[in-house]
Amino acid sequence: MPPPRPPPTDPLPGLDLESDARDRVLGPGALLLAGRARTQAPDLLALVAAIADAAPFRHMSTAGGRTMSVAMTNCGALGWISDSRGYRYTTRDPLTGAPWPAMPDAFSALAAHTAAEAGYPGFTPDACLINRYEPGTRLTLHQDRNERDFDQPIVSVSLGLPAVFLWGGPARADPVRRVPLEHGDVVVWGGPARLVHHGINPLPEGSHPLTGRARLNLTFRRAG
DNA sequence: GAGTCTCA
DNA sequence: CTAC
Repeated sequence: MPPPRPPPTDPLPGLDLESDARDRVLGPGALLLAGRARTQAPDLLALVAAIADAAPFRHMSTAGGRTMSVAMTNCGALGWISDSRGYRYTTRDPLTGAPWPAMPDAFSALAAHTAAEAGYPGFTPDACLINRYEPGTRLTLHQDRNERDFDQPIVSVSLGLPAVFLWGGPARADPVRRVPLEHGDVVVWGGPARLVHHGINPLPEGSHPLTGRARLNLTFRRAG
């Protein structure tokens, strides 16, 4: 039996340690940075609430006339939307006609910092898609390919209820790994992993002290 | 499978 | 062919 190790202490209150036992390489160009957004989570969630006041969560429809189970909104100069005409980025919220709410400094700073930690310095996102999952909500395997420059990475922040992240490959039929994601986890992928297929399994029932019966995901991209 | 878009 |  190995001797028990004392629990780690946080020498920098207000900052998340830049290493965690659950850190993991998902593949070339793709990293799970476990817990990196945990201490900022309450602030991030308050900002999400303010954004949703101006640009409400809504269930977008797909080109095939279906309704997505994920509720979405955006902040930043560009917002990702889906409607009967397909997927694209817009400068305005089609629901209100107003520009998407500005991206809070805390959002862009977190995205830039975690991207740099993952090996993508100088990331300046202009789009933040905010996805709200409730029990039963899922996102089928897909690629993020509506952006102009695939040299820029993607940063994904998980808040609230845990979920199983599906991590596939460049081809739709490639084998899929199941990666548990928890509150505060950040996944960064780019370079050779930029067009990897990914998704989220149906969210199990549950409750989280900060979000209730919900998981919120922030996806940062350079779209334009 | 239906409905939509691809491809400037 | 598919962020249904």
